[in-house]
Amino acid sequence: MKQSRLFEKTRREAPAEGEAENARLLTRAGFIHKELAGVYTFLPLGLKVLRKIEHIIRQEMGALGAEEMRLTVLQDRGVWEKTGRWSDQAVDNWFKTKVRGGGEAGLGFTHEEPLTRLMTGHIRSWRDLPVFVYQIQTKFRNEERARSGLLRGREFLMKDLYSFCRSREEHEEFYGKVKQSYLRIFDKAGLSGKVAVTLASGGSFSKHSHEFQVPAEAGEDTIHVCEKCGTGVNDEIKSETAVCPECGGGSFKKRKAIEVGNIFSLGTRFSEALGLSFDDESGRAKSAVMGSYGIGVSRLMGTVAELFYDQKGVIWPPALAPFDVHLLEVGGGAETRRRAEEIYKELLAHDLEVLHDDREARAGEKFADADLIGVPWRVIVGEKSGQEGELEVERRGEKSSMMPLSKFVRAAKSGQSHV
RNA sequence: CGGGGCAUGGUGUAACGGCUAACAUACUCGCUUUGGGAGCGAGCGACUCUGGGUUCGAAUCCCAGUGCCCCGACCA
Repeated sequence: MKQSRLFEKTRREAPAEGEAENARLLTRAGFIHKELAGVYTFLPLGLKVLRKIEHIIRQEMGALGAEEMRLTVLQDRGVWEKTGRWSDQAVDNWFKTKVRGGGEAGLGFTHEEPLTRLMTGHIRSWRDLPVFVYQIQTKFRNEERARSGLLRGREFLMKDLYSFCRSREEHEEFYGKVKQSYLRIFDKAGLSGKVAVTLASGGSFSKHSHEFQVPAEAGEDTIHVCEKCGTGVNDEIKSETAVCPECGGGSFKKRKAIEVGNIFSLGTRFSEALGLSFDDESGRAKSAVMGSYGIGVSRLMGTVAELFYDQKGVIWPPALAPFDVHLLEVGGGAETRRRAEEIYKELLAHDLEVLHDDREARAGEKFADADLIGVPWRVIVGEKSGQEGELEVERRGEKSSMMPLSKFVRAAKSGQSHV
């Protein structure tokens, strides 16, 4: 990609004070644009980051044996009434809209109801189970108060996975697998060692759920992190949990945290309410045992921005960066242009995603923009960048060094995540 | 849903109730410059959120609305 053709531009001025750090950084660097409170447009650079996250998620969902589908955003009132979740008393963050010809539709904030009803037409026998399906879709929640940039929006991108099992045991086994899978996803997304698996309240249909919490000041949740093993306990259930559920340790550190994912055991609450039953081996009707598992994709992007930055801008983990390499052509001159073009083509040929700053701008501006955009690897081409065959390479935020192209390609590819 | 704050060119800000609403940045043109947001010059760009009111006179004071931000409550 040639930077001269990138439609978005970085901004010299940050958005006004008071905005969340992730929103300020990502707006300045041209990744997102706020359309309304809690509603963001993802510009080309931002969309690339979302796609990287989605790619990591799809790989892991595939490994779990889950199939991707896409449910509707518009929700039929009737199915939600059957589970008692249509009324604004039960769920206060519905977006609802009138339908011509009479009636109302809701904009989906989750999809247990329509999916469970859909499954009643597909699941008849124990042979049809288990079923694991997921989607990556825009969700709508009419929050009382949108805030914190991408961390809590009224419209946001979410991955939601649902499981339908024959028994409690089968469900528990899958639930455990998802827990491991989620940790791998967050590791790959650059949050290795930063996620606390946290015990939280489970709602009316199971005692507990698990949340994936990233300790950060910008977080809205309060968790207690076991000092021995790092497991978390959500503040909402801390009173009933004196010792760590994982290791039995008794001392905790209180932290604010961002919830990047959660997994729920739903039991038969929805399958019973909506008549999702199957015949078991002995011909007896049983309700499917369900689970739901979410990851806030856009929130994850905001979380990463909130965690990894310096005064100059974001520093993306390699797997999420919009490009693998930022190629900076500095100093002008026909020879520099020729070399930059040559290197650009070589890097592309090695299957790297390259943003080539070919603009007619001064070096200082290019470096400043590159810092802001935060691509992890940078190759600088100019009069001082050495001989043919060698590249001047620098990691975001570090000093540059010279290395042969082949060596650089290996280093840059090690962390990439191709979409 | 309670409490507080803010609303002025694209962006960030300034302006005592009183001249043609100022500055920076961005953008356009010219000259100079060219490895860490260069310099000079000339331009373009604002019904000062909306609607009322007070006043000879309102960006400025008052009322209402809307929007945005923050704190708290809420949050599958």
